Amino acid sequence: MTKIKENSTLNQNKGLAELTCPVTYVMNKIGGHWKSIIIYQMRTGPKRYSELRRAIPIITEKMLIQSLKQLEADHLVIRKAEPVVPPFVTYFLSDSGVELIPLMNAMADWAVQDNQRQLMG
Amino acid sequence: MTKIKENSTLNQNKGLAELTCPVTYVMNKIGGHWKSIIIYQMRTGPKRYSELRRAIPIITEKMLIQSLKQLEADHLVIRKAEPVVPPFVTYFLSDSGVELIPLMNAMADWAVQDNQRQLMG
DNA sequence: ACAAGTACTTACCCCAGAGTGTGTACCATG
DNA sequence: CATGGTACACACTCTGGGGTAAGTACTTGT
Repeated sequence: MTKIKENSTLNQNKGLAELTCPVTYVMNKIGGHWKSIIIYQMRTGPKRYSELRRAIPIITEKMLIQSLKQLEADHLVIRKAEPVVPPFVTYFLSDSGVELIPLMNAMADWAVQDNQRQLMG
Repeated sequence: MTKIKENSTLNQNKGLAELTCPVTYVMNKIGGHWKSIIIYQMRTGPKRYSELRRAIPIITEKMLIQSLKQLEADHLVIRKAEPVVPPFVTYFLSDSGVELIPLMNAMADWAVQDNQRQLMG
C-alpha cells in the first residue's frame, strides 16, 4: 500500500482541466490509441465484438474490451447483448458517438493538410 | 542499461498508427494535458514565455517549455528570440497551428453538447 | 475426445509522460 | 548586496496506460 498524495497536481487537475479545457474533455473520451479507431469502425453501423477484433487485428482482446467498456461508461457507444448461447453482443454508436464522426473527419482533413505542409518544407 | 525491446507492440505502432489513423496523428500533435491549452492561449497572437506562464499558473515551467519545444518541433508554433538582455522570446502559431483553432472550436462545441446530454440522462 | 468459436476476465510487467525540485546566466532595482 | 524577473536545463520520482499471457464457461463440429 503505497501512500497516495491527494494534493498532487495530477489529482488536482483531472476535474479542473475538464472544466476549463474542452479539448481535454474530448481527449479523455476518445484519447488513447484505440478508442478513436474503434469508433471509426462503428461508423457504418452496429458491430459484433468479434467483428471489431477481426477489423482491428493488431489490438489485444484486453485493450478492445477495456476501450469498449470506457466508451460505454462515457455513453458514446451502446452495448446490446442477446441472451443466447453462444453469446451475441453488438456495439453501436450513441447520439453523442455519431456526432463524433464529423469531428473526426475534420481531424483527418487537418492531418492530411498538415502532413502535406511538412513534406513541402 | 535496461534492454529495449525493438519489436514490442509499442514501438511497432507509433509510426503505423499515425499512418492509419488521422485521429492518432492529431493526438500526437496536440494530445497531453497542456499543448491544446497553450495553443488556445496563443489564438489571440504572439505571447511571451512569461505571459504564457502567468496565463496558465497551474502548469510547471518544465511542462510549459517541454510542450513548447514539442509544438515547435511539430511546426505548430514558431519561436522568435530577440538577442537582448534580459531575454525576450515570443511564441506564435504557424499556419498549421492557426488552422487548429476551428478544429478546437468544433471539439468545444461537441464537448458542451455531450455534457448537456449527460446531465439530462 | 478435442479443437474451435463466442465474449470476456485476471494477474503481472514495463515504460513514457507527467510532476518535483534545483541550478544557471544575466541584469535592473531598492 | 540581495532580491526578483527573464528563459530556460537537468536530475529524480512516480503513476497509469498499454502490452503479454493465460484462464473461464458454454456449445457446435469432426
